[in-house]
Amino acid sequence: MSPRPGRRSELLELAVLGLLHEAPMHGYELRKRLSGVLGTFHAISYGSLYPCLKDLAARGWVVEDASSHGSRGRIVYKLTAEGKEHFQTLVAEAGPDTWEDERFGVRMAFFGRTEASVRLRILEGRRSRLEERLDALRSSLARTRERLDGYTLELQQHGMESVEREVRWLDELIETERATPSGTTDSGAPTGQPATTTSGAGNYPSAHGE
Amino acid sequence: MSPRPGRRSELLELAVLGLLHEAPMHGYELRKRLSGVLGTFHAISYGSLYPCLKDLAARGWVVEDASSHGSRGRIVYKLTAEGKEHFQTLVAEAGPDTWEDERFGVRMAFFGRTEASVRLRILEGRRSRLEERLDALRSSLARTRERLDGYTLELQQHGMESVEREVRWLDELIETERATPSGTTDSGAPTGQPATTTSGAGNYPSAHGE
DNA sequence: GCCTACATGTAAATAGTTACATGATTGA
DNA sequence: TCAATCATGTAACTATTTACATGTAGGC
Repeated sequence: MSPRPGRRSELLELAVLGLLHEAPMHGYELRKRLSGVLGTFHAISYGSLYPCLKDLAARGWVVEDASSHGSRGRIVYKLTAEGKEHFQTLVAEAGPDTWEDERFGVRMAFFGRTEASVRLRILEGRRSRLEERLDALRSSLARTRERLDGYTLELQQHGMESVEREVRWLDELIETERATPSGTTDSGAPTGQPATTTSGAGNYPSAHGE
Repeated sequence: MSPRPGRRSELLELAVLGLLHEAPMHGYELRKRLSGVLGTFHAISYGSLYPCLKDLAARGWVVEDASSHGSRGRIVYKLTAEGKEHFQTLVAEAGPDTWEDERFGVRMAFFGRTEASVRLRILEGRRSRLEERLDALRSSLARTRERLDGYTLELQQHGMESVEREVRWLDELIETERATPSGTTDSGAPTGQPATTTSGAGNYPSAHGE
């Protein structure tokens, strides 16, 4: 089980498989959609995407869909049965960073194709990750409050409020999720809103990098 | 002016210079403080930090402060006059990514040592960057709303609300900044809060990566 | 006919982390 | 004395972007 030369970041892999779960697509289109699913306007480069697609194909998780590549030289990829399985494995597996902003965002973006029990686990994991963050933030603020100038204080406060808001948002989602034993969705995406309340406070990969 | 082998990311450089502006410090301590200043709990590794310090020293922006490295083998760095100047250049310079989350956060964290006019420019730059983001988000939502399942919708909505909140927060900060011709702060950190309103909606590098 | 957007790909450069090596100091 | 934490450093590896190279299709 050598580390394979082609192995790319598990996040990109997950995002690509997730998008192809909806519909077959070629690389160029995939890249555009990827920005929406990955953090805020983080556009992935072709230099990452194409090698990743080749790799996924080599492992049998996607195949070139010969029938649909009409006129242009484009290559339409579609998910295989093994690919679907692998996608389920990936969303469900919980490493130490699974609850970080971008990771969480991608997973939630594919909730429509995720089992109810896994969804709940992800929401709860995210929530407790944020609680940890709040604790750290609070104690750091308590320690340094004196020395801080107005701007820094404003910044810290703003950050904390955002996290608090996201926690409240998650609480609502979790509650709705628990109340609805709608269960083991797989292929059929639940078109109804999970939370009927429009309140929706909090924030998601709102702010992120570069 | 060859690209110099030691050149590290301008963001880390800025953060380090900014922290040393407050007080001389050694690498180990610097690393701990860096997490607060860089996005949410993004701890930088020593493998990045120490080479960066060496590089800054080689350029004369920091020096090893021989007098203060008491007992241990630790090396205390302090900012030189040229270092201070370079810091001012860095905070003031506006590249195409200057307004992205992490970049903005670091700059705002050092507002206490930034000229009033530069502060205003940064806040306004950030604000218009967020407006662009909102436009993109809104049109993307308008285009795809039909096809979206409840979860994705909730996620998008949540993200948008967060950005909107940050815009309102910035509006307040900008207004206060304009109202107060307090001006060209340099060394003395303004201990008073810039915005007396506790409202503080919006969010900052709230969510971030890994 | 030509320009723009579509579409795929690769090599080299760049950025950053991990794993390791080393040693000093403090407190139980 | 032993473990934990403090403290610095580097080589190898991983990930990812940039810059380039190449060609197609559709609109003006």
